[in-house]
Amino acid sequence: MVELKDFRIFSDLKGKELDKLQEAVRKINYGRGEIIFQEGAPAFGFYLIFEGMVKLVKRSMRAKSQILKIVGPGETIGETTLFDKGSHNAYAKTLEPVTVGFIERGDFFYFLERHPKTIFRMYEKLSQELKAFQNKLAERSYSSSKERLARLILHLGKSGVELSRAELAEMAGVSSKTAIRTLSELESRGIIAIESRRIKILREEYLQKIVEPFSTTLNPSLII
Amino acid sequence: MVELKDFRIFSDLKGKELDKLQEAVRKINYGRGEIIFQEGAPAFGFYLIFEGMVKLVKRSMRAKSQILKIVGPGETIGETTLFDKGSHNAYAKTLEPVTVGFIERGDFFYFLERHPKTIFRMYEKLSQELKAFQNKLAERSYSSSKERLARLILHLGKSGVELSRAELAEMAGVSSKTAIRTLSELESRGIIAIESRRIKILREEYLQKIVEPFSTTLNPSLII
DNA sequence: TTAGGGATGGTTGAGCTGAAGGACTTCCGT
DNA sequence: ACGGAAGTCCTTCAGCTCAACCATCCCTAA
Repeated sequence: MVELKDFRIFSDLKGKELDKLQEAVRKINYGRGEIIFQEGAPAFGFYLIFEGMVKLVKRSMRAKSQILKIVGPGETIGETTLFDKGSHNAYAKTLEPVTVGFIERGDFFYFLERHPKTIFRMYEKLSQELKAFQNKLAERSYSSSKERLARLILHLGKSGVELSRAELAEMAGVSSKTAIRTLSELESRGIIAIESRRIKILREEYLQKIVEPFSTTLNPSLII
Repeated sequence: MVELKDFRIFSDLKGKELDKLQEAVRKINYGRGEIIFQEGAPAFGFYLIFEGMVKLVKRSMRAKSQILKIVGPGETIGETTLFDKGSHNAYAKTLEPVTVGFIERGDFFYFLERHPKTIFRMYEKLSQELKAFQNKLAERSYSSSKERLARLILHLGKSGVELSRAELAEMAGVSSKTAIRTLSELESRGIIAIESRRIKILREEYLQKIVEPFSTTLNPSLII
């Protein structure tokens, strides 16, 4: 179980400041598969994840959903609602038993007024997140389902999260059938090994090769 | 030409504070079609747009590009590089003659230390932007090219920006042929009127109808 | 304890189709 | 009158949908 000091956004707070912050944190436990907040629900603060993995998902009218991201200990959810007093843009569902810390908006403002440097770290985090989504959006235009899945496997490979085929599909933005087919193909070619939900990367070079042609590394000759 | 006080992120600064900030701003003029910063180029600060429209674009190795957004007076570009000292994630190109104000990172930090409340407004802005991109990403998974184009037309209709077919395509994430075909179809059905690059919406209801089925309004019956 | 029966998740094949791409022509501004 | 943008037509194919089937896991009742 991580502590407040392990959150990157609080990395430059000292012991006493962390203690002050601690007072504003209310810990809540969830079982596996529980909803932390619903899409469209009014937001009153944000959440620190102390333990367990959580998925952030946007639902569509049709059956399809898009998993925006999967976050774990040391990360936050709902932090985009801090200032606009609006509602949650996606729903958050636990992938396993989870412990979060909830901080009410007002309490956090009170803290921020005294320790404004914290918001700088949060701005930095948000910037990175924004860039990540800009990249994902562009990736959707450029690359095929196979490439997106390969990139996803490379990305998840390190984190060790275990997801269902449907969840992988909802992350990569493909149908579950396509995800299944692609995974089977990669397995039969000896590039990955699958044991139920655990995907092991056997030949990273091959995955890289699938991904490479569209990597963000810019080909100088293409710069106008 | 807008002034500093017209920028939403500076909306709660007073006259004297704005004057102080003004000192850090260096104005630069660009002609139509010029690059303000290149994708991958190191970033030294950020830009305020005082006049003219600018497109932010990510390029892929293939011919395809993705227009991330189109911004105009009162908005900023490059503000995601403020804290991470990295490089630009996309390139910025003017759509018409443009006047920007460049603020060097160091100068802005100096200002922020004295006026920390500004960063709150900027965080708010960034949050909204992040949500917008999350929504766009989800939209890519859900909706057909026709729906995305319809939504884009509705969105641009109000702003009055004039774009080429290729640019419309690069915003919606479709091929230029598809964009052309869809526009022609909408025009022949009397839903929009096109005179060269100016798109006029004749029957908004019809566009809404194309878009509706996937609107972000949540169908309560779908909430688990 | 074991056998049935859901429910959930995974797999596979076949066919369809939306949208991309290529090749050309036409239009229009400079 | 030239070059780039816009438009048209036709072909092709990636990936979705439909449909059927299998594998697990968990619950309940005999």
